[in-house]
Amino acid sequence: MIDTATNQTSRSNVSNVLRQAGLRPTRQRVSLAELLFSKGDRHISAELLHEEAVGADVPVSLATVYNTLHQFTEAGLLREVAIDGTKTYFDTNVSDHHHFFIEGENRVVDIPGDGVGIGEVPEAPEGMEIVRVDVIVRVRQKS
Amino acid sequence: MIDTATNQTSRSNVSNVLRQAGLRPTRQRVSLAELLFSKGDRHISAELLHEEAVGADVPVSLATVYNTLHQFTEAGLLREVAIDGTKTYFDTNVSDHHHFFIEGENRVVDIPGDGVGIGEVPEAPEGMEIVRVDVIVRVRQKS
DNA sequence: ATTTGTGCAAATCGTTTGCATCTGA
DNA sequence: TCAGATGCAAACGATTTGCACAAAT
Repeated sequence: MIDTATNQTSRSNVSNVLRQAGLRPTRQRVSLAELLFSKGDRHISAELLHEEAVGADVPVSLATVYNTLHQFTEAGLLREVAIDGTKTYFDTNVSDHHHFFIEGENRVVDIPGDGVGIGEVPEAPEGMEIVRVDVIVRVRQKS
Repeated sequence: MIDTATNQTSRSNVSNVLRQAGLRPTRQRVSLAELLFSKGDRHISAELLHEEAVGADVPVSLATVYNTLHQFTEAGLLREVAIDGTKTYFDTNVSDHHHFFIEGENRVVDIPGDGVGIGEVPEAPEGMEIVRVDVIVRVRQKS
């Protein structure tokens, strides 16, 4: 895995994506992108991604993780999920979908399939346009 | 307005509500409750309420504002609206409804009437039950 | 060579907490 | 009286920022 040659293909794919997003494919960005996008859909906090990176022999500073997450978000590679309170989650699934938030565990999960549709999207107020509709279904362990 | 006699009625109404909620009607709580509930539906942050109180000759500490907002929330007098990570908003409208979030202005507005219905509420995952469904329609100034 | 990114530590912001002091019943 | 409430300042956790150094084109 650490062998550069065997990683050639995967790394250069990532590199191209970054380049197309106008971001220099630096070591850190490439590694973080691989962590983010090689495991299916994820909802991850900066802190957690940082730990993962460090654990994977990719020592990155937390500041860089934050920078990178925001840059990826601007580039449309990630979506910020504002759920609640303290932590910010980044969603690797950029398509139109909604979320369960598991209270107590503080976990975010995609709502599968087309589980929800908003019946009628309301009119935006005077002179406003809708940017996005977020639906968060808060769930808890059944008692 | 500062005359105690003329405020008798309004203040004692608030007092009773607080008492019924199991909260001592202290000076600060009564005053904050009046600020909160005498102007129709509001979406207010702790900081803003604090400024308002101080401006209205009700010097309260910020810590007490936080305490009070949380106590009111537990008592069902307020609802916490999680929009955006950083700030927490408290909604004086406790009934079932959803919100516009005005980006750029960072303002929260109730969605009027029955503007939205969630088409189909999705099944909660295995062993989970739905606590609440939040719909946030993010809007911005039309360009 | 120039531009852009990175790491560190300090700074910031909203919120919470510990504790001594006050207050309402 | 005395449990419960308040105020202050210090503590906190997540995120951001400033700046010297390093890496990418």
